[in-house]
Amino acid sequence: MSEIRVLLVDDHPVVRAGLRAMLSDFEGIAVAAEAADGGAALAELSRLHTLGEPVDVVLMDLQMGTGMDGVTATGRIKAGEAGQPAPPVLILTTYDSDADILAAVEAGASGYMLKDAPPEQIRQAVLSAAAGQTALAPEVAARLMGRIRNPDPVLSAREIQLLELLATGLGNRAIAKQLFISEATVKTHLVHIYAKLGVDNRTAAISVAAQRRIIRRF
Amino acid sequence: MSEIRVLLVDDHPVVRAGLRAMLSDFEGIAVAAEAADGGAALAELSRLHTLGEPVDVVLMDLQMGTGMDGVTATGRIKAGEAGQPAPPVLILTTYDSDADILAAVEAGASGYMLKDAPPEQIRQAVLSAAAGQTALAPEVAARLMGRIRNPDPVLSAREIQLLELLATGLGNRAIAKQLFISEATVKTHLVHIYAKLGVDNRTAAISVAAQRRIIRRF
DNA sequence: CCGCGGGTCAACCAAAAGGTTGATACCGGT
DNA sequence: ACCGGTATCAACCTTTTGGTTGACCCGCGG
Repeated sequence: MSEIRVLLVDDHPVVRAGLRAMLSDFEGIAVAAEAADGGAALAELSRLHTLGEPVDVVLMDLQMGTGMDGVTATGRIKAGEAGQPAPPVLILTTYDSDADILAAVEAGASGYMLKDAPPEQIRQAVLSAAAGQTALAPEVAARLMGRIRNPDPVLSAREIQLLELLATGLGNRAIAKQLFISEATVKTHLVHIYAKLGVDNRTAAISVAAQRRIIRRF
Repeated sequence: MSEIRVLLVDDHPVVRAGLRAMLSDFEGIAVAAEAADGGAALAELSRLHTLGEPVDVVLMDLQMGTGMDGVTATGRIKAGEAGQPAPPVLILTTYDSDADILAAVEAGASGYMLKDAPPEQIRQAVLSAAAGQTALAPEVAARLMGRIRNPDPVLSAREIQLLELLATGLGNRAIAKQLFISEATVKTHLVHIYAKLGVDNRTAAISVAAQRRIIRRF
């Protein structure tokens, strides 16, 4: 059986070098190419596809300094933009926020690993992905389990909308005007938001919401 | 002349592998040891010191998942905890917020590089550090330059420190306790911060500070 | 030596935010 | 038809924040 051909997608040269070194130490895995962002990854995949040397697994980071981010790239790869059949995409990133995980899975990722994982875990994940199976880091799996058992407070769309205005630094009055509701209503929503996030003031709400990626921050 | 002996400190196996592979490709640089957090780094330095094989440069990440963070570790290394003379510490991290840079410099770091830097830049930085010179990434240098010649939003170190606590959602009283100052002083600082950032409340201050990278964003 | 800026603190007042209770209305599911 | 969740609003009160003034100490540079 031939080697598993991997495409590395990460904006950090250091990380690419690390993965290259790590993967080439493993039997049966070879790094076919590298890309520094989502756009380059799509181009690389197309190029290798037309050359008749398709990759078997894409190892993709999520946050890319500049250029197309990992979720978008994953979606476009799975949509077949870089040739059919679309290779499995294995996410390898630093953070394990709910929003990131869910976004990646929705985009069609077949696995989600963390960069602080031991090499052996990464190797297993690549093999699983190549075999068409899903691979989740234990931390990620645990988090998803926790979500099911203990569904954390789900903010309504309206509440998230409020939270976003909150994060821009607007006061209650300004938020009320923006949303065409009364200040009283804004305060009611805020009380609910604080309760769901387990905080008791607006700045802490922003902090928690940003960390859980309920609101996003460039 | 003998090789420059480097200690790698990073909690990600992938990054350590990358740096090891990258540095060992360079003439005159050798990886003496690795550590996954600040505490392990101190222990490693002491061990090598007593073995009579001191390291010449410490390559240190700032944010460590668990264990001692990079700033603390740098401070303790420079304090001579791991043997005299303390080796130069070169920070190699992902973010370039003012807060991180200032904290690292104050702790005694002799350089600040970003992980997305090209290999050659990292090599130069290691050589500079080993030679006792400082080494700043161009982005970081530019930022510091801007701070000097631009009188625009020049926040003092103390103000930035406050801003960071602010962003975690603490109230004035809690901030005061954290910093061992009175609530009155906190309020005074906040007034100055608002004036400098051109805002009039704490949430807007956080928003602006995050956008201008005065504080780190999550 | 004197001024200037940073850091510290106090007292005071006004405005905003936080917390509670209670009410109306709509929608979807049992 | 009833119940639970969401969204809306009001009145009331307490706590926190914001804004101002004035003060003291310290270190640095002209």
